[in-house]
Amino acid sequence: MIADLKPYAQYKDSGLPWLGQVPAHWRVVRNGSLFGQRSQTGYAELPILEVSLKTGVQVRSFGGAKRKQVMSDFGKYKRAVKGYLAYNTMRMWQGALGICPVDGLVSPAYVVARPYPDVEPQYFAALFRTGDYMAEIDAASRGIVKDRNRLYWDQFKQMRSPCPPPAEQAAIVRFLDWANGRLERTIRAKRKVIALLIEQKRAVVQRAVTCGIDPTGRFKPSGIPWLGNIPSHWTTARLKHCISRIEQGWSPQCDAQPAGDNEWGVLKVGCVNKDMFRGAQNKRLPATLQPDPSLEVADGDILVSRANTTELLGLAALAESPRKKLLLCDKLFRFRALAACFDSKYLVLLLRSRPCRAQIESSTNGASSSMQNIGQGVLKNLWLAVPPLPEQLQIVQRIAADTQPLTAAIARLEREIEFLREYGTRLIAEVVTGQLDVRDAAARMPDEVSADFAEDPGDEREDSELADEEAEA
DNA sequence: TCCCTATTATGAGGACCCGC
DNA sequence: GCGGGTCCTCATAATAGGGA
Repeated sequence: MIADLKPYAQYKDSGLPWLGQVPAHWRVVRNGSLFGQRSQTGYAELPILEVSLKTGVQVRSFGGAKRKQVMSDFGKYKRAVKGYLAYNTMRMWQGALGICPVDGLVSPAYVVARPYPDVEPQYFAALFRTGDYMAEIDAASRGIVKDRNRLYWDQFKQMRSPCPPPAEQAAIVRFLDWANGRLERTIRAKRKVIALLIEQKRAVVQRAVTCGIDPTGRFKPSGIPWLGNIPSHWTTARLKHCISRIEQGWSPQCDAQPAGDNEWGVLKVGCVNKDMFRGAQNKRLPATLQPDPSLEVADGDILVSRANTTELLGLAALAESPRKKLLLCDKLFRFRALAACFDSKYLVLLLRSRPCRAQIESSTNGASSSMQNIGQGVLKNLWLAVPPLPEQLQIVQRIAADTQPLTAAIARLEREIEFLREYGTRLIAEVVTGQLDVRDAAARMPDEVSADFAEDPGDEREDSELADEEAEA
């Protein structure tokens, strides 16, 4: 249905440089003729609403540990009636606006506007959040620095907007609800498939590093409870017997910007992440400080983050061809695999596998809820299953071969999601500015179309079906 | 009362520092 | 050298208060 959309038959100049041409039967009007400002106070019993960049207007939740800053005197809060437009004057240039889902109260710093008769507020909310309109809002906002830019009502009411006939506004809202719902369902289905593929990759690695490449071979008890059975020709060893000395780096006060070519930089913990090694995560070492060349990160170094949030704590990565002149920071452990025991790539895969991660995560320290630590002892005393070296190389190759299609599929799906998001943004902009005529499409839509049908349990079933189709593809 | 600027609260992430 | 705690930055979403 979306592919069938066509431009309108006739256009005229809108008189607005950012808008260009609009359908010949649309008007271009000032916002002051669409909305009237409302500043009603003294309704302390109503729920508090918040205006978010991401979610628009919603009832503020006071649950959980999240901070909720609230003025002590609700009497100053403004009443916002269901269906009214509310925007955050300080963030309007970023799209902080929405239509009130229920009667409530908003901060005195917000603007509340009542739509006049024959104005469909959802149409204008979509229009105000398009990139071109937000640029106009930015230009009309005032403040000492960009981050303090505010859009006052006097400026807002002078701004001009395209205005389709009322029935057409409703048709556009109806169409966008339907189109956004389809896009979101498709994206959810793709995200489910990505999660399955990631799980499948983990399973491939875990199977390989615990069972080897011959699952029909003979097994023996490893003697280590969490390790279970291992192939009968494998041995076990603590990590400290298989690696060089563990080193920690240096944390000088660095410049804010990354190091340039031929400058010394300090490699930060962010270099080790879920995507393995990101050598670009560095800060410039001030010229007044003397680098210790022995701390330079070299090809083949195994890096482990010793302090981070739980998800990234203890993650290992292999420094492969890092740029020159990068010093190790003090939140990274560094060691090298002893050539007689482990292939470096195999050891990193092993340390990132679920059983090892579970052992590391169960040994974390740290009082801070967001920052956890592990000591060298945790790593040194980690028990590992050790296959013969030739088999390690075979396992690395097998894992690479088995996970390559999964990695490629994940990358493809992520690209598709990005494309769908861009497509959705472009579609909204083209529809609300009259570049595409959706009247016929809206008239042919099923009756049950609703903006919040994402919550419909029936959708879950459709999501699963879509996800199954994706997975099969 | 409105306009405008300054300041605050909170979580996440992580850089930096210090005691043992 | 090592381990772990503190504090900083950033993003977001406001509130506070002075002056016209």
